Amino acid sequence: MSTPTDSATRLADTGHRLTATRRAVLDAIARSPRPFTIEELSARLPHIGRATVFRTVKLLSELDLVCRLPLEDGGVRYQRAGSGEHHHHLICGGCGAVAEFSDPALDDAIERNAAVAGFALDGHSAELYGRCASCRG
Amino acid sequence: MSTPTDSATRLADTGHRLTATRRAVLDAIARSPRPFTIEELSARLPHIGRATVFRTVKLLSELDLVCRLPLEDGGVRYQRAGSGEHHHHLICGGCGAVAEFSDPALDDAIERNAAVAGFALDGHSAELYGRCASCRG
DNA sequence: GAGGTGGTGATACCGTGTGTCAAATCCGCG
DNA sequence: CGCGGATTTGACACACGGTATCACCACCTC
Repeated sequence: MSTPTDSATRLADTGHRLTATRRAVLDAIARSPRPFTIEELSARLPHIGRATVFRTVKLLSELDLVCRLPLEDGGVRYQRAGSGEHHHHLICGGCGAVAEFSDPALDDAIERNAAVAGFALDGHSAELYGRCASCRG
Repeated sequence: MSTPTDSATRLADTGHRLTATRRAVLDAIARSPRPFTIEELSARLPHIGRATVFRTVKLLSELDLVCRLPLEDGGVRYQRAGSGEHHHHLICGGCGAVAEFSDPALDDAIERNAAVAGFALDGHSAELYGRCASCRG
């Protein structure tokens, strides 16, 4: 799980400044037990502008420190990245919990289909929607 | 490939009315050689309200007559469904072309991962982004 | 401490889409 | 044909997620 310290290092290593504002955003994210919206995050950081929160989260997601989660209903939430590795998400429509997984078979299938169609793949998205174990029943 | 006639039948069969307005939207969609945005479609139907175009396209996508295509840059386009079957999309970032494919191996991988995580799956999205054969080079 | 780079805040704005509500249309029935 | 209830439509306002602009500020280097 990435910590604020890891994130700080990562920012510095990629030529970005670790400002007080960014530290505050990182802390707020670290303290989020569940996936959050920008509005929620912004509400917890009243002295920081909304645009800055958007910019910071965007930056963090480009650095793979934060994952963007497109929800089934069209909404969007964000979550601290559990690992720097490539992965996909299982999103529970009941409680909003998110499980990460990675599966070479899935990635293979994606690459194979791109190749068959003659596409040079440069990215993909794959989100799974359902109900987690504790929300079923 | 679904035709306006198929669509008409499909609408009627699902208890919806085939009004002149809907016919006009269906025709406009049928005449779109490429994926279109609602704004583009709406511009070609000046006598039809924007909200109605949204509503009609939403209805058609619920009936699987039209596919919604989330783009890599966050935009959205729509396209006539090539088949009623479950499928995924390969979207070319160069020319905007869209190829459909379906692959049981991919769907199996998705189901397997949901099962492993104890999720009851009720839907998923999978979009592949890249460059088509003629846009590479 | 001067100057350049990068970061921030305020604000306006855009794109995609929904809610509301009155008016128009549609369709079956007598 | 005309009536009446259900659907659909248009206009408009609004919500949400996100970006553009731009002046100002902070930090780093010399």
